[in-house]
Amino acid sequence: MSNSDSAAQVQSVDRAISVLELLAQGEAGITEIAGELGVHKSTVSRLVSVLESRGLVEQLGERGKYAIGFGVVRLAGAATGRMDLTKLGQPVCQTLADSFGETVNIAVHDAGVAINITQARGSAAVSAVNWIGQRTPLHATSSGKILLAYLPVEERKRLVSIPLDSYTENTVVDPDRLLAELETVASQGYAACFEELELGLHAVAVPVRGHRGEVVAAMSASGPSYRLSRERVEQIVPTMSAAAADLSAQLGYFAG
Amino acid sequence: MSNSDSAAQVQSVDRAISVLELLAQGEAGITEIAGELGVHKSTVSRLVSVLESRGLVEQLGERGKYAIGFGVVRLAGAATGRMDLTKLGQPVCQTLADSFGETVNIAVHDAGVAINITQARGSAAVSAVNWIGQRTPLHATSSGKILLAYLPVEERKRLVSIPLDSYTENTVVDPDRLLAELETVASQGYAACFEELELGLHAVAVPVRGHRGEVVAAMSASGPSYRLSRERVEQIVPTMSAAAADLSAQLGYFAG
DNA sequence: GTTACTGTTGCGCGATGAGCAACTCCGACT
DNA sequence: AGTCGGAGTTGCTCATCGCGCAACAGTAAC
Repeated sequence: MSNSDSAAQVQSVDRAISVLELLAQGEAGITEIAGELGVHKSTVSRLVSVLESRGLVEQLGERGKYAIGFGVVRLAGAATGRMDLTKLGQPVCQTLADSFGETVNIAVHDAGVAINITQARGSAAVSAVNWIGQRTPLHATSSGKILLAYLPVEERKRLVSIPLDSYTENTVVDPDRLLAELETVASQGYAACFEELELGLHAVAVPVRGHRGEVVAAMSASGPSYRLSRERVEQIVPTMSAAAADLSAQLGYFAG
Repeated sequence: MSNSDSAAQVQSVDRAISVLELLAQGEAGITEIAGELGVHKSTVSRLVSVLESRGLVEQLGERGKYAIGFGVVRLAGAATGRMDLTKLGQPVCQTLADSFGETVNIAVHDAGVAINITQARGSAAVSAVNWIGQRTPLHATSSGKILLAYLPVEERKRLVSIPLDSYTENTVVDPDRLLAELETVASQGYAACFEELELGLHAVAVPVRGHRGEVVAAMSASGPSYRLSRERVEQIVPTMSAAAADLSAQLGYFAG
Protein backbone atom coordinates (compact mmCIF):
# COMPACT_ATOMS: atom_id res chain seq x y z
CA MET A 1 0.00 0.00 0.00
CA SER A 2 2.31 2.63 -1.29
CA ASN A 3 1.55 6.31 -1.51
CA SER A 4 2.72 6.08 -5.07
CA ASP A 5 2.21 3.32 -7.60
CA SER A 6 5.54 3.96 -9.21
CA ALA A 7 7.60 0.79 -9.64
CA ALA A 8 10.59 2.75 -8.45
CA GLN A 9 9.16 3.06 -4.97
CA VAL A 10 10.86 1.15 -2.20
CA GLN A 11 7.87 0.03 -0.19
CA SER A 12 9.52 -0.56 3.13
CA VAL A 13 11.27 2.79 3.08
CA ASP A 14 7.98 4.42 2.15
CA ARG A 15 6.36 2.69 5.11
CA ALA A 16 9.12 3.72 7.47
CA ILE A 17 8.64 7.35 6.45
CA SER A 18 4.92 6.98 7.07
CA VAL A 19 5.77 5.78 10.57
CA LEU A 20 7.91 8.86 11.12
CA GLU A 21 5.20 11.19 9.84
CA LEU A 22 2.68 9.59 12.13
CA LEU A 23 4.99 9.98 15.12
CA ALA A 24 5.63 13.59 14.14
CA GLN A 25 1.96 14.19 14.88
CA GLY A 26 2.24 12.67 18.34
CA GLU A 27 3.59 9.67 20.15
CA ALA A 28 1.99 6.29 19.39
CA GLY A 29 2.31 2.60 20.08
CA ILE A 30 3.03 -0.25 17.68
CA THR A 31 -0.54 -1.46 17.43
CA GLU A 32 -1.83 2.06 16.90
CA ILE A 33 0.66 2.74 14.12
CA ALA A 34 -0.23 -0.58 12.50
CA GLY A 35 -3.86 0.39 12.53
CA GLU A 36 -3.18 3.77 10.98
CA LEU A 37 -0.93 2.43 8.22
CA GLY A 38 -2.90 -0.72 7.51
CA VAL A 39 -0.01 -3.11 7.97
CA HIS A 40 0.68 -5.87 10.45
CA LYS A 41 1.98 -4.89 13.87
CA SER A 42 4.99 -7.16 13.46
CA THR A 43 5.88 -5.14 10.37
CA VAL A 44 5.64 -1.92 12.36
CA SER A 45 7.59 -3.45 15.19
CA ARG A 46 10.48 -4.20 12.87
CA LEU A 47 10.34 -0.84 11.13
CA VAL A 48 10.32 0.97 14.45
CA SER A 49 13.16 -1.21 15.65
CA VAL A 50 15.35 -0.06 12.77
CA LEU A 51 14.34 3.57 13.19
CA GLU A 52 15.07 3.31 16.90
CA SER A 53 18.46 1.70 16.35
CA ARG A 54 19.41 4.66 14.18
CA GLY A 55 18.00 7.24 16.60
CA LEU A 56 15.14 8.51 14.44
CA VAL A 57 12.60 7.10 16.86
CA GLU A 58 12.76 6.65 20.58
CA GLN A 59 10.61 5.01 23.17
CA LEU A 60 9.29 7.09 26.02
CA GLY A 61 10.15 5.16 29.14
CA GLU A 62 10.62 1.43 29.48
CA ARG A 63 7.38 0.33 27.89
CA GLY A 64 6.02 3.63 26.69
CA LYS A 65 4.87 4.85 23.38
CA TYR A 66 7.20 5.80 20.58
CA ALA A 67 8.13 9.33 19.50
CA ILE A 68 10.38 11.09 17.05
CA GLY A 69 13.96 10.79 18.22
CA PHE A 70 16.70 13.36 18.22
CA GLY A 71 18.34 11.65 15.28
CA VAL A 72 15.79 13.45 13.17
CA VAL A 73 16.82 16.74 14.73
CA ARG A 74 20.44 16.00 13.83
CA LEU A 75 19.41 15.34 10.23
CA ALA A 76 17.25 18.45 10.20
CA GLY A 77 20.24 20.54 11.19
CA ALA A 78 21.64 20.14 7.72
CA ALA A 79 18.45 21.36 6.08
CA THR A 80 17.81 24.27 8.43
CA GLY A 81 21.35 25.47 7.90
CA ARG A 82 20.75 25.89 4.19
CA MET A 83 17.21 27.12 4.56
CA ASP A 84 18.35 29.72 7.03
CA LEU A 85 20.84 31.23 4.62
CA THR A 86 18.30 31.64 1.86
CA LYS A 87 15.35 32.60 4.03
CA LEU A 88 17.17 34.87 6.41
CA GLY A 89 19.25 36.33 3.60
CA GLN A 90 16.37 37.55 1.47
CA PRO A 91 15.16 40.40 3.72
CA VAL A 92 18.73 41.40 4.50
CA CYS A 93 19.44 41.70 0.76
CA GLN A 94 16.20 43.59 0.16
CA THR A 95 16.97 46.09 2.93
CA LEU A 96 20.37 46.78 1.43
CA ALA A 97 19.00 46.94 -2.11
CA ASP A 98 16.41 49.50 -0.99
CA SER A 99 19.11 51.46 0.78
CA PHE A 100 21.68 51.47 -2.05
CA GLY A 101 19.32 51.35 -4.96
CA GLU A 102 21.44 48.57 -6.44
CA THR A 103 21.13 44.83 -6.88
CA VAL A 104 22.25 42.76 -3.88
CA ASN A 105 23.04 39.06 -4.15
CA ILE A 106 24.14 36.17 -2.01
CA ALA A 107 26.29 33.51 -3.67
CA VAL A 108 27.80 30.24 -2.54
CA HIS A 109 30.71 28.28 -3.89
CA ASP A 110 29.88 25.17 -5.83
CA ALA A 111 32.44 23.13 -7.74
CA GLY A 112 34.69 26.00 -8.78
CA VAL A 113 32.01 28.58 -9.57
CA ALA A 114 29.85 31.03 -7.62
CA ILE A 115 26.12 30.33 -7.63
CA ASN A 116 23.66 33.02 -6.74
CA ILE A 117 21.02 31.81 -4.32
CA THR A 118 19.41 35.09 -3.27
CA GLN A 119 18.77 38.33 -5.11
CA ALA A 120 17.14 41.64 -4.32
CA ARG A 121 16.92 44.47 -6.82
CA GLY A 122 17.02 48.10 -5.89
CA SER A 123 14.83 50.81 -7.27
CA ALA A 124 17.52 52.18 -9.57
CA ALA A 125 18.38 48.80 -11.03
CA VAL A 126 18.12 49.03 -14.79
CA SER A 127 18.61 45.36 -15.49
CA ALA A 128 15.85 42.80 -15.05
CA VAL A 129 18.34 39.96 -15.11
CA ASN A 130 17.57 37.31 -12.54
CA TRP A 131 20.87 35.99 -11.27
CA ILE A 132 19.45 33.33 -8.99
CA GLY A 133 20.84 29.97 -10.01
CA GLN A 134 23.30 31.64 -12.35
CA ARG A 135 26.87 30.44 -12.17
CA THR A 136 29.53 33.09 -12.30
CA PRO A 137 33.31 32.75 -12.39
CA LEU A 138 35.08 33.01 -9.06
CA HIS A 139 38.06 35.06 -10.31
CA ALA A 140 36.05 37.75 -12.11
CA THR A 141 33.36 38.59 -9.56
CA SER A 142 33.44 40.21 -6.14
CA SER A 143 31.50 37.32 -4.62
CA GLY A 144 33.85 34.87 -6.23
CA LYS A 145 36.86 36.64 -4.81
CA ILE A 146 35.40 36.48 -1.31
CA LEU A 147 34.67 32.78 -1.72
CA LEU A 148 38.22 32.20 -3.00
CA ALA A 149 39.90 34.31 -0.36
CA TYR A 150 38.62 32.19 2.52
CA LEU A 151 39.24 28.79 0.97
CA PRO A 152 41.98 26.55 2.35
CA VAL A 153 45.17 27.71 0.70
CA GLU A 154 45.74 24.52 -1.31
CA GLU A 155 42.29 24.59 -2.84
CA ARG A 156 42.60 28.29 -3.56
CA LYS A 157 45.88 27.77 -5.36
CA ARG A 158 44.44 24.86 -7.31
CA LEU A 159 41.45 26.89 -8.50
CA VAL A 160 43.48 29.93 -9.60
CA SER A 161 46.02 27.78 -11.42
CA ILE A 162 43.38 26.52 -13.80
CA PRO A 163 43.69 28.76 -16.90
CA LEU A 164 41.41 31.71 -16.20
CA ASP A 165 39.06 33.30 -18.71
CA SER A 166 39.43 36.94 -19.60
CA TYR A 167 36.07 38.67 -19.90
CA THR A 168 37.32 42.24 -20.25
CA GLU A 169 40.73 43.85 -20.41
CA ASN A 170 40.43 44.33 -16.66
CA THR A 171 39.99 40.66 -15.76
CA VAL A 172 42.85 39.42 -13.58
CA VAL A 173 44.00 36.14 -15.09
CA ASP A 174 47.56 35.97 -13.78
CA PRO A 175 47.52 33.48 -10.88
CA ASP A 176 50.20 35.24 -8.83
CA ARG A 177 48.53 38.59 -9.17
CA LEU A 178 45.15 37.12 -8.28
CA LEU A 179 46.54 35.31 -5.20
CA ALA A 180 48.08 38.56 -4.01
CA GLU A 181 44.77 40.32 -4.49
CA LEU A 182 42.98 37.60 -2.52
CA GLU A 183 45.39 38.13 0.38
CA THR A 184 44.32 41.77 0.37
CA VAL A 185 40.66 40.73 0.24
CA ALA A 186 41.07 38.51 3.29
CA SER A 187 42.86 41.21 5.27
CA GLN A 188 40.49 44.04 4.41
CA GLY A 189 37.39 41.90 4.71
CA TYR A 190 35.76 42.81 1.39
CA ALA A 191 36.33 42.35 -2.33
CA ALA A 192 35.71 44.96 -5.01
CA CYS A 193 35.42 44.23 -8.69
CA PHE A 194 35.64 46.95 -11.32
CA GLU A 195 34.59 45.97 -14.85
CA GLU A 196 36.19 42.52 -14.69
CA LEU A 197 33.16 40.44 -15.65
CA GLU A 198 31.69 43.00 -18.01
CA LEU A 199 32.44 46.56 -18.96
CA GLY A 200 30.47 49.11 -17.00
CA LEU A 201 29.77 46.74 -14.10
CA HIS A 202 31.09 47.38 -10.60
CA ALA A 203 30.52 45.16 -7.57
CA VAL A 204 31.59 44.75 -3.97
CA ALA A 205 31.17 41.71 -1.70
CA VAL A 206 31.64 40.73 1.94
CA PRO A 207 31.75 37.32 3.66
CA VAL A 208 28.81 35.59 5.37
CA ARG A 209 29.83 33.13 8.07
CA GLY A 210 28.29 29.93 9.37
CA HIS A 211 27.96 28.98 13.02
CA ARG A 212 31.54 27.76 13.24
CA GLY A 213 32.86 30.93 11.65
CA GLU A 214 33.54 29.39 8.27
CA VAL A 215 32.66 31.49 5.22
CA VAL A 216 29.55 29.88 3.76
CA ALA A 217 28.52 32.60 1.31
CA ALA A 218 29.35 36.02 -0.09
CA MET A 219 26.94 38.92 -0.17
CA SER A 220 27.47 41.45 -2.94
CA ALA A 221 26.09 44.69 -4.27
CA SER A 222 26.48 45.44 -7.94
CA GLY A 223 25.57 48.18 -10.34
CA PRO A 224 26.68 50.26 -13.32
CA SER A 225 30.02 51.98 -12.87
CA TYR A 226 28.54 55.44 -13.46
CA ARG A 227 26.42 54.99 -10.34
CA LEU A 228 28.41 52.56 -8.23
CA SER A 229 31.65 54.50 -8.44
CA ARG A 230 34.89 53.42 -6.78
CA GLU A 231 34.24 56.01 -4.08
CA ARG A 232 30.71 54.81 -3.45
CA VAL A 233 31.93 51.21 -3.22
CA GLU A 234 34.20 52.22 -0.34
CA GLN A 235 31.31 54.05 1.28
CA ILE A 236 28.89 51.13 1.36
CA VAL A 237 31.35 48.52 2.63
CA PRO A 238 30.69 49.22 6.35
CA THR A 239 26.93 48.93 5.90
CA MET A 240 27.31 45.68 4.00
CA SER A 241 29.73 44.28 6.56
CA ALA A 242 27.32 45.08 9.37
CA ALA A 243 24.43 43.47 7.50
CA ALA A 244 26.52 40.39 6.75
CA ALA A 245 27.52 40.22 10.43
CA ASP A 246 23.85 40.32 11.41
CA LEU A 247 23.06 37.55 8.95
CA SER A 248 26.03 35.54 10.24
CA ALA A 249 24.76 35.96 13.79
CA GLN A 250 21.37 34.67 12.73
CA LEU A 251 23.19 31.66 11.28
CA GLY A 252 24.76 31.06 14.65
CA TYR A 253 28.08 32.81 14.25
CA PHE A 254 29.10 35.13 17.07
CA ALA A 255 32.48 36.74 16.61
CA GLY A 256 34.59 36.35 19.79
CA MET B 1 25.42 -4.79 4.52
CA SER B 2 23.56 -3.78 7.60
CA ASN B 3 24.94 -1.82 10.50
CA SER B 4 23.48 -4.52 12.68
CA ASP B 5 23.43 -8.24 12.15
CA SER B 6 20.08 -8.60 13.84
CA ALA B 7 17.57 -10.49 11.73
CA ALA B 8 14.99 -7.92 12.76
CA GLN B 9 16.74 -5.18 10.79
CA VAL B 10 15.01 -3.95 7.66
CA GLN B 11 17.92 -3.60 5.32
CA SER B 12 16.43 -1.13 2.85
CA VAL B 13 15.25 1.19 5.62
CA ASP B 14 18.67 0.98 7.20
CA ARG B 15 20.21 1.94 3.89
CA ALA B 16 17.83 4.82 3.40
CA ILE B 17 18.78 6.18 6.80
CA SER B 18 22.44 5.85 5.86
CA VAL B 19 21.70 7.96 2.79
CA LEU B 20 20.08 10.60 4.99
CA GLU B 21 22.99 10.64 7.41
CA LEU B 22 25.43 11.01 4.55
CA LEU B 23 23.45 13.93 3.15
CA ALA B 24 23.27 15.48 6.60
CA GLN B 25 27.04 15.84 6.38
CA GLY B 26 26.86 17.61 3.04
CA GLU B 27 25.23 17.37 -0.34
CA ALA B 28 26.21 14.47 -2.59
CA GLY B 29 25.40 12.82 -5.90
CA ILE B 30 24.03 9.33 -6.56
CA THR B 31 27.36 7.84 -7.59
CA GLU B 32 29.11 9.38 -4.62
CA ILE B 33 26.54 8.02 -2.17
CA ALA B 34 26.77 4.59 -3.81
CA GLY B 35 30.52 4.64 -3.33
CA GLU B 36 30.24 5.64 0.31
CA LEU B 37 27.60 3.03 1.17
CA GLY B 38 29.03 0.25 -1.00
CA VAL B 39 25.83 -0.42 -2.91
CA HIS B 40 24.91 -0.10 -6.58
CA LYS B 41 24.05 3.34 -7.86
CA SER B 42 20.68 2.10 -9.13
CA THR B 43 19.90 1.10 -5.56
CA VAL B 44 20.78 4.57 -4.32
CA SER B 45 18.83 6.14 -7.17
CA ARG B 46 15.70 4.32 -6.07
CA LEU B 47 16.20 5.02 -2.38
CA VAL B 48 16.76 8.71 -3.07
CA SER B 49 13.73 8.72 -5.32
CA VAL B 50 11.52 7.54 -2.45
CA LEU B 51 13.09 9.95 0.02
CA GLU B 52 12.64 12.77 -2.49
CA SER B 53 9.01 11.89 -3.14
CA ARG B 54 8.36 12.17 0.60
CA GLY B 55 10.32 15.40 0.94
CA LEU B 56 13.17 14.08 3.07
CA VAL B 57 15.67 14.69 0.30
CA GLU B 58 15.77 17.34 -2.37
CA GLN B 59 17.86 18.01 -5.42
CA LEU B 60 19.75 21.26 -5.68
CA GLY B 61 18.93 22.65 -9.08
CA GLU B 62 17.99 20.72 -12.18
CA ARG B 63 20.91 18.34 -12.20
CA GLY B 64 22.54 19.21 -8.97
CA LYS B 65 23.52 17.16 -6.01
CA TYR B 66 21.11 15.92 -3.39
CA ALA B 67 20.64 17.37 0.09
CA ILE B 68 18.49 16.88 3.14
CA GLY B 69 15.00 18.18 2.40
CA PHE B 70 12.67 20.19 4.59
CA GLY B 71 10.49 17.17 5.13
CA VAL B 72 13.03 16.25 7.78
CA VAL B 73 12.60 19.66 9.37
CA ARG B 74 8.83 19.10 9.39
CA LEU B 75 9.36 15.78 11.13
CA ALA B 76 11.67 17.30 13.69
CA GLY B 77 9.74 20.52 14.13
CA ALA B 78 6.34 18.90 14.42
CA ALA B 79 7.43 16.44 17.06
CA THR B 80 7.19 16.86 20.80
CA GLY B 81 7.91 19.84 22.97
CA ARG B 82 11.55 19.07 22.65
CA MET B 83 11.64 21.27 19.56
CA ASP B 84 9.83 23.89 21.58
CA LEU B 85 12.52 23.33 24.14
CA THR B 86 15.16 24.40 21.67
CA LYS B 87 13.24 27.39 20.39
CA LEU B 88 12.03 28.63 23.75
CA GLY B 89 15.27 27.75 25.45
CA GLN B 90 17.52 29.90 23.30
CA PRO B 91 16.48 33.32 24.63
CA VAL B 92 16.37 32.02 28.19
CA CYS B 93 19.92 30.77 27.83
CA GLN B 94 21.02 34.02 26.24
CA THR B 95 19.54 36.07 29.07
CA LEU B 96 21.37 33.99 31.64
CA ALA B 97 24.58 34.04 29.64
CA ASP B 98 24.40 37.83 29.45
CA SER B 99 23.73 38.00 33.16
CA PHE B 100 26.46 35.60 34.30
CA GLY B 101 28.95 36.20 31.55
CA GLU B 102 29.34 32.45 31.20
CA THR B 103 28.26 29.83 28.68
CA VAL B 104 24.75 28.45 29.25
CA ASN B 105 23.58 25.21 27.65
CA ILE B 106 20.55 23.00 27.50
CA ALA B 107 21.14 19.27 27.13
CA VAL B 108 18.88 16.27 26.76
CA HIS B 109 19.45 12.62 27.45
CA ASP B 110 19.99 10.45 24.41
CA ALA B 111 21.02 6.79 24.61
CA GLY B 112 23.17 7.11 27.67
CA VAL B 113 24.80 10.43 26.91
CA ALA B 114 23.90 14.10 27.24
CA ILE B 115 23.44 16.02 24.01
CA ASN B 116 23.60 19.78 23.93
CA ILE B 117 20.75 21.24 21.93
CA THR B 118 21.00 24.92 22.87
CA GLN B 119 23.91 27.16 23.67
CA ALA B 120 24.41 30.79 24.56
CA ARG B 121 27.79 32.29 25.28
CA GLY B 122 28.35 35.09 27.68
CA SER B 123 30.56 38.11 27.14
CA ALA B 124 33.33 36.70 29.29
CA ALA B 125 33.38 33.36 27.55
CA VAL B 126 36.88 32.67 26.36
CA SER B 127 36.12 29.55 24.38
CA ALA B 128 34.57 29.60 20.94
CA VAL B 129 33.65 25.94 21.22
CA ASN B 130 30.21 25.22 19.90
CA TRP B 131 28.73 22.51 22.05
CA ILE B 132 25.52 22.08 20.13
CA GLY B 133 25.21 18.51 18.97
CA GLN B 134 28.13 17.48 21.15
CA ARG B 135 27.64 14.38 23.26
CA THR B 136 28.98 14.52 26.78
CA PRO B 137 29.10 11.81 29.43
CA LEU B 138 26.26 11.76 31.95
CA HIS B 139 28.38 10.98 34.99
CA ALA B 140 31.00 13.68 34.47
CA THR B 141 28.86 16.71 33.68
CA SER B 142 26.41 18.76 35.70
CA SER B 143 23.75 18.38 33.02
CA GLY B 144 24.36 14.69 32.92
CA LYS B 145 23.93 14.39 36.66
CA ILE B 146 20.60 16.21 36.48
CA LEU B 147 19.47 13.90 33.69
CA LEU B 148 20.59 10.86 35.66
CA ALA B 149 19.11 12.02 38.96
CA TYR B 150 15.55 12.14 37.64
CA LEU B 151 15.62 8.89 35.68
CA PRO B 152 13.56 5.90 36.87
CA VAL B 153 15.69 4.23 39.52
CA GLU B 154 16.26 1.02 37.53
CA GLU B 155 17.52 2.87 34.48
CA ARG B 156 19.70 5.10 36.61
CA LYS B 157 21.29 2.09 38.28
CA ARG B 158 21.82 0.41 34.95
CA LEU B 159 23.59 3.45 33.47
CA VAL B 160 25.90 4.00 36.43
CA SER B 161 26.83 0.33 36.61
CA ILE B 162 28.35 0.50 33.15
CA PRO B 163 32.12 1.04 33.70
CA LEU B 164 32.54 4.79 33.88
CA ASP B 165 35.36 6.72 32.22
CA SER B 166 37.64 8.87 34.32
CA TYR B 167 38.42 12.21 32.67
CA THR B 168 40.26 13.85 35.55
CA GLU B 169 41.27 12.76 39.04
CA ASN B 170 37.99 14.33 40.22
CA THR B 171 35.67 12.24 38.06
CA VAL B 172 33.34 10.12 40.18
CA VAL B 173 33.46 6.62 38.73
CA ASP B 174 32.38 4.57 41.74
CA PRO B 175 28.73 3.61 41.14
CA ASP B 176 27.72 3.70 44.80
CA ARG B 177 29.28 7.08 45.36
CA LEU B 178 27.70 8.45 42.21
CA LEU B 179 24.24 7.11 43.12
CA ALA B 180 24.56 8.76 46.55
CA GLU B 181 25.52 12.03 44.90
CA LEU B 182 22.54 11.78 42.55
CA GLU B 183 20.24 11.42 45.56
CA THR B 184 21.65 14.68 46.83
CA VAL B 185 21.19 16.28 43.41
CA ALA B 186 17.52 15.26 43.37
CA SER B 187 16.91 16.60 46.84
CA GLN B 188 18.70 19.91 46.43
CA GLY B 189 17.40 20.46 42.92
CA TYR B 190 20.70 21.23 41.20
CA ALA B 191 23.95 19.51 40.25
CA ALA B 192 27.39 21.04 40.44
CA CYS B 193 30.43 19.68 38.70
CA PHE B 194 33.95 20.76 39.65
CA GLU B 195 36.70 19.77 37.21
CA GLU B 196 35.25 16.32 36.53
CA LEU B 197 35.11 16.51 32.74
CA GLU B 198 38.23 18.64 32.35
CA LEU B 199 40.56 20.44 34.66
CA GLY B 200 39.70 24.07 35.21
CA LEU B 201 36.07 23.64 34.19
CA HIS B 202 33.22 24.21 36.63
CA ALA B 203 29.53 23.84 35.85
CA VAL B 204 26.15 23.83 37.52
CA ALA B 205 22.85 22.54 36.15
CA VAL B 206 19.16 22.56 37.03
CA PRO B 207 16.25 20.52 35.69
CA VAL B 208 13.86 21.65 32.95
CA ARG B 209 10.47 19.99 33.14
CA GLY B 210 7.93 19.02 30.52
CA HIS B 211 4.18 19.55 30.77
CA ARG B 212 3.72 16.47 32.94
CA GLY B 213 6.48 17.43 35.29
CA GLU B 214 8.98 14.97 33.93
CA VAL B 215 12.55 16.19 33.51
CA VAL B 216 13.09 16.61 29.78
CA ALA B 217 16.36 18.54 29.84
CA ALA B 218 19.03 20.09 32.00
CA MET B 219 20.12 23.68 31.79
CA SER B 220 23.67 24.40 32.80
CA ALA B 221 26.10 27.25 33.18
CA SER B 222 29.77 26.53 32.80
CA GLY B 223 33.02 28.41 32.91
CA PRO B 224 36.59 28.34 34.07
CA SER B 225 37.08 27.56 37.74
CA TYR B 226 38.92 30.82 38.40
CA ARG B 227 35.79 32.72 37.47
CA LEU B 228 32.99 30.28 38.23
CA SER B 229 34.12 29.54 41.76
CA ARG B 230 32.36 27.15 44.11
CA GLU B 231 30.91 30.18 45.91
CA ARG B 232 29.66 31.74 42.71
CA VAL B 233 28.06 28.46 41.66
CA GLU B 234 25.95 28.53 44.83
CA GLN B 235 25.05 32.15 44.16
CA ILE B 236 23.69 31.61 40.67
CA VAL B 237 21.60 28.53 41.44
CA PRO B 238 18.46 30.47 42.45
CA THR B 239 18.55 32.55 39.27
CA MET B 240 19.00 29.48 37.14
CA SER B 241 16.25 27.60 38.95
CA ALA B 242 13.87 30.50 38.40
CA ALA B 243 14.79 30.70 34.73
CA ALA B 244 14.38 26.95 34.34
CA ALA B 245 10.99 27.20 36.06
CA ASP B 246 9.96 29.88 33.58
CA LEU B 247 11.07 27.70 30.70
CA SER B 248 9.26 24.72 32.20
CA ALA B 249 6.11 26.82 32.46
CA GLN B 250 6.41 27.71 28.80
CA LEU B 251 6.62 23.99 28.12
CA GLY B 252 3.40 23.52 30.01
CA TYR B 253 4.62 22.58 33.46
CA PHE B 254 3.10 24.38 36.42
CA ALA B 255 4.26 23.18 39.79
CA GLY B 256 1.21 22.66 42.03
C1' DG C 1 -5.92 -15.77 39.19
C1' DT C 2 -7.81 -14.55 34.94
C1' DT C 3 -8.42 -11.82 31.01
C1' DA C 4 -7.21 -8.65 27.57
C1' DC C 5 -4.02 -6.21 25.31
C1' DT C 6 0.62 -4.78 23.58
C1' DG C 7 4.73 -5.89 21.60
C1' DT C 8 8.14 -9.46 20.08
C1' DT C 9 9.91 -13.21 17.39
C1' DG C 10 10.38 -17.77 14.65
C1' DC C 11 9.04 -19.36 10.39
C1' DG C 12 7.84 -19.86 5.56
C1' DC C 13 6.76 -17.87 1.28
C1' DG C 14 6.16 -14.86 -2.44
C1' DA C 15 6.70 -10.14 -3.38
C1' DT C 16 10.00 -6.94 -3.48
C1' DG C 17 14.66 -4.90 -3.54
C1' DA C 18 18.79 -4.94 -5.81
C1' DG C 19 22.33 -5.65 -9.29
C1' DC C 20 23.30 -5.77 -14.10
C1' DA C 21 23.24 -3.87 -18.48
C1' DA C 22 21.81 -0.62 -21.51
C1' DC C 23 20.15 3.64 -22.06
C1' DT C 24 19.56 9.00 -21.89
C1' DC C 25 21.35 13.31 -20.90
C1' DC C 26 24.68 16.77 -20.20
C1' DG C 27 29.10 19.05 -19.70
C1' DA C 28 33.84 19.20 -21.14
C1' DC C 29 37.02 18.92 -24.63
C1' DT C 30 38.82 19.09 -29.27
C1' DA D 1 29.83 20.38 -34.44
C1' DG D 2 31.24 15.99 -32.97
C1' DT D 3 33.05 12.94 -29.54
C1' DC D 4 33.86 11.22 -25.08
C1' DG D 5 33.18 10.40 -20.28
C1' DG D 6 30.48 10.39 -16.38
C1' DA D 7 26.13 10.83 -13.78
C1' DG D 8 21.77 9.21 -13.25
C1' DT D 9 17.71 6.37 -14.84
C1' DT D 10 15.16 2.28 -15.96
C1' DG D 11 13.79 -2.48 -17.82
C1' DC D 12 14.58 -6.99 -16.56
C1' DT D 13 15.51 -10.96 -13.78
C1' DC D 14 16.02 -13.53 -9.70
C1' DA D 15 17.43 -14.43 -5.11
C1' DT D 16 16.92 -12.42 -0.96
C1' DC D 17 14.46 -10.10 2.14
C1' DG D 18 10.17 -8.12 4.08
C1' DC D 19 6.01 -9.40 5.66
C1' DG D 20 2.02 -11.77 7.63
C1' DC D 21 0.76 -15.42 10.55
C1' DA D 22 0.82 -17.68 14.75
C1' DA D 23 2.54 -18.27 19.06
C1' DC D 24 4.62 -16.35 22.83
C1' DA D 25 6.06 -13.16 26.87
C1' DG D 26 4.99 -9.45 29.69
C1' DT D 27 2.02 -6.24 31.95
C1' DA D 28 -2.06 -3.89 33.61
C1' DA D 29 -6.76 -4.11 34.94
C1' DC D 30 -10.37 -6.46 37.14
